[in-house]
Amino acid sequence: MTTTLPEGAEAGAAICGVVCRIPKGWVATYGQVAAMAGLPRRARLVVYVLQHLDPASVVPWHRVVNAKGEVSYTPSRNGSDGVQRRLLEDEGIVFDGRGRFALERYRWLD
DNA sequence: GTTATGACTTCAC
DNA sequence: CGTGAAGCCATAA
Repeated sequence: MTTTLPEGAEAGAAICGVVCRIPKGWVATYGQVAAMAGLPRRARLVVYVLQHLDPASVVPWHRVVNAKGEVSYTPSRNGSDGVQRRLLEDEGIVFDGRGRFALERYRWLD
């Protein structure tokens, strides 16, 4: 059938699976998740999936950060402001004075 | 069909 | 180590 559905249907499942595998207290970058999901160069697809995640999805999306070792979460979505950082801190991640953390220290190694 | 945008990545300076 | 530019791919208009 002609899938009028978004291309991310299959990718979304893979991405979800990978993100769900991130251990507590660890983080992964978008590119890393994408690569583990079998989607190299598709970091933006990961972004899209996480942004459009089902409210019923129990995915630790907050453990996914950018390559700079900094939490993202667009300021455009004010209302959820600072939630991600709070969740990561709650998992034992310590941020430095600029809202960043030691990525090399918390990066999830599969 | 094209154009613009985005929770990104990576290299070059 | 900060900034800029190019690359990448899917959605929205």
